[in-house]
Amino acid sequence: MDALKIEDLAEQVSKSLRDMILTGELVPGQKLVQTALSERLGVSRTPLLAAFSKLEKELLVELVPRRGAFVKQLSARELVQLYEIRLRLEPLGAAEAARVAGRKGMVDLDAALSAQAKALTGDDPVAIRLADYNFHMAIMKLSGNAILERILSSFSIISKSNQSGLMKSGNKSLEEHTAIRAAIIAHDDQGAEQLMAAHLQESRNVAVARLRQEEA
Amino acid sequence: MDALKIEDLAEQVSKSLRDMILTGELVPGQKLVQTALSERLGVSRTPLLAAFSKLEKELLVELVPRRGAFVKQLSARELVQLYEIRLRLEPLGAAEAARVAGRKGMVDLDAALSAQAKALTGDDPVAIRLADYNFHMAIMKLSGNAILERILSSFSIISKSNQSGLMKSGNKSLEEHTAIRAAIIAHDDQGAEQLMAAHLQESRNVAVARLRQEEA
DNA sequence: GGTTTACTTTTTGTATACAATATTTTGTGT
DNA sequence: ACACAAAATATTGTATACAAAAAGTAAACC
Repeated sequence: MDALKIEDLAEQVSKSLRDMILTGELVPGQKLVQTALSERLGVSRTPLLAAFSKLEKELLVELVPRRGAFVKQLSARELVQLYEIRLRLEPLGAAEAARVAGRKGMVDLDAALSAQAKALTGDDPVAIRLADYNFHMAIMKLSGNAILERILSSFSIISKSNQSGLMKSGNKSLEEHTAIRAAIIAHDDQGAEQLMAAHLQESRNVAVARLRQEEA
Repeated sequence: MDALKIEDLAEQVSKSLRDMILTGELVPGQKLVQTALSERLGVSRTPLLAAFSKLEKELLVELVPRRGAFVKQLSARELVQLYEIRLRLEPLGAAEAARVAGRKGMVDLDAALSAQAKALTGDDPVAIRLADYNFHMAIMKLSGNAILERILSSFSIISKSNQSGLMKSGNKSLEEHTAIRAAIIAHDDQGAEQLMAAHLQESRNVAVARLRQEEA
């Protein structure tokens, strides 16, 4: 069985840190002191260092030589750039998902969607963000493009961009997600692509507006 | 001065390994034995491990727990997926480059172009591939979208995809590059975007054909 | 002869130790 | 009291050491 693959500590640590960053337990700009973290996670500094290297590539951590590791703070400009990229890649994923969608994958997608609906009944912003992230990633997974999935997940692009308060109202998001799901089920690749693009475009515009404001 | 930043060993090692892989010195599938490599590069295994972690994120290395590190072999399917992604991201970069192109950036672009012309007079495939890579990356850099530049370079997407013999004839490539450059200079963002898309589309088609053939 | 099993060697994964560099604190002079 | 310098402390980067797992090898068995 391939699914039950053993994870090395570096990967586990990497996951823990990613969670801590995405849930806001570790805040942007914060220094990641090796000794403190290794003690907290119960591992030595060696796997921690490997994890830092991974997370640096994911734009979650910034590695400054001889100064240490810091939780990366995305600038308004970078946020816009991130959205430009999402705007190109996620519609591609949605279209591919619509082409190949079968019974199997839909289960995960539907699960993600109902989880989002449930999260919206509560008021935990972290849970809401996570639900949104899971829905988007479920589509990318469905697309069958492993590299696409990896770029988007690996860079934590989705979570990170939402973290900055750019996420639209939960109910509107849910509506749009529902529409995207419908297009995918109907194998309407162009529809899925366009709906996804529209879904992201608004957030991008907010990001751009914020950048303008900051520049002024 | 920020430009003269000190690089830690992990980053240097990472660079060396990347070069070795992209030049073909280390071939896909080959196992990367830690002791041998650390001795060869004159460093201990610690920075080597960090470098492996980085390169894994770049799709250049595959890390199998308890088995070691291997030079990643891209499947025909992954190659197509890579092209789908390039096809979305590089036209974006070309369009943005055309919008912001100024005198400063053009120098680098022109340098990359003449370097390519020069490389084509020789018959070193590695040099030709590198020149192609440099031209594409010069545009991404010109675009000002640092994240885009980072995704494309970091994943070594361009080199890797060309490595598989999908690169079109050198002269045709040079012609198309020249046209793209012209569009960028003219601030013709739509033109640049379309030319870049067309430039990549052909290679993608070859990749798709190869996948079909392999499947049959 | 080929296959399994036990043993040896290699290689990985992790922890720890140590030197070099930053940071903080303390002290001194103005 | 403030600014600056010097020592003390903390933290990083790297090497090395050691245990656990995998790979390789040789011997015994069918």
